[in-house]
Amino acid sequence: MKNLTKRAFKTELFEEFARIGKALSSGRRLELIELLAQSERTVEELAAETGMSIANASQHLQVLRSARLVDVRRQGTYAWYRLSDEHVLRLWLSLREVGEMQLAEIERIVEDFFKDRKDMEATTCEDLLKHLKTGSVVVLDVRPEQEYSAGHIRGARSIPVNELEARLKEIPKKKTIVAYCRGPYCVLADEAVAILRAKGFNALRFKGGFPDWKARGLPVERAIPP
Amino acid sequence: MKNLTKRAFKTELFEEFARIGKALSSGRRLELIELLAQSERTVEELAAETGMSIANASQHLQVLRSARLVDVRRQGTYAWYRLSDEHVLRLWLSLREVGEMQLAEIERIVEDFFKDRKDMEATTCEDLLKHLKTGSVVVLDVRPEQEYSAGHIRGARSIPVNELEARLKEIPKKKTIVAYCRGPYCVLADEAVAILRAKGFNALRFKGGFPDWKARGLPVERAIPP
DNA sequence: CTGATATTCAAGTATGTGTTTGAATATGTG
DNA sequence: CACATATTCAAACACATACTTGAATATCAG
Repeated sequence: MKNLTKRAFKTELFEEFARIGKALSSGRRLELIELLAQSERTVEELAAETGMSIANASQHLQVLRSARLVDVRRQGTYAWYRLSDEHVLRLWLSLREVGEMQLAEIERIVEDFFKDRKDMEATTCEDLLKHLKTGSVVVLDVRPEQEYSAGHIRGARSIPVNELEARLKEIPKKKTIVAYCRGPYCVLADEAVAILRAKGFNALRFKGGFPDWKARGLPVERAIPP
Repeated sequence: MKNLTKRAFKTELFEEFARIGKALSSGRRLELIELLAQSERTVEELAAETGMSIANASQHLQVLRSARLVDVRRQGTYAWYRLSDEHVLRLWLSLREVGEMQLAEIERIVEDFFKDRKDMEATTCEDLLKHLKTGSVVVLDVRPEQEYSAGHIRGARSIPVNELEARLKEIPKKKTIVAYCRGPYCVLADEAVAILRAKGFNALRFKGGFPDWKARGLPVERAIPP
């Protein structure tokens, strides 16, 4: 009898944990998590950025919500979704790391898509932190401004990549420029570096993204309090 | 066209990561991971410990294997399964942490089962490390010996809980005894502490288990090299 | 109140997953 | 070689999940 209840306990307990696994078992939902790791967003925005129908995005968000990975805040007719806890970001980064380490397919897919990245040097967290301290580089956040406002690397300037060409004069020609965006699978920083180099700047891409930086407990800043 | 391939890239990439999520989406598979976090095991052992049929356990192990979360080593007619990387352990601990933080149901299930735990003090990693350094406690690994051999807290002694009553004379009466087992959902250390206290020892349970200790990079030892 | 908008709900269909059962492999033993 | 054992495979079933469509809510502006 004790064994029976022990089995029931374990089954029930692990089935609960599996709710989180189930929430992570869809590529679409992982994409939503990756976006929400940048800043909170409405259903409409999330649907548009992931190419899903709104009803489908809403449904996926509710799966995430029932696993308590995301929270909603309602304002007027909008529902603003966000990750419910910083542990959720760590969980996603941890999953991403396992994927990068173990699944050869991921490396192949990424290399296929970013054909030019191989010969584009990138900076690590440690490097960047060191350079930031000495003030020897300019760090550029090239994500949309909303995401910058929601949180960015301390000391970084916001120039969204689509405004970059028009705002080149704000950038000092003599310093090294380090551009960052959402993370390793985001093209924004690559585009920014390409533009900057074409104009004669000495530009580098930061390997990670803002969420990676934040999850390591490195210094961040935000325009609007949470 | 660029947008189309960008969408295809993201869909494909996140679908790959979702393979790992899918592997984590079953309570049964999480239970297998929890067991494999202790030491490598055969299909038979895993099936017996989780109460699954052998065919079913084998099938779940193959799901884990195709997501590269576990590896097999074949020896004779036995297949020894183990976690394929230390990152997998971290991923599981990260998922566990999110569950414990976010899912109220988990707390309820655990409290229901461990009714007596409330009034049983437990030691944290930090405490235990401090005590280990000063030698003021005896640390007891009460898991089956095989798991102890595969790796244990440095300085711990192995006395499997089912041998404990017979081996009480090996334990100094005057020191505090800290017992640990597989983790917070394992009963072995609770049982050991109950036995020890009944015999007049001053005994405590360590809150985590060996995997938690190891994942924090704290000092470990192993009898048999990997 | 009416109309517009953002989101959610509900139903339906196609597809995928978990488990059991019994057979098939593959390795080691006498 | 024949046999025992550990594991895997294949088929069949019940059940769950993803996506689409169209309707239902809910909030705000006029």
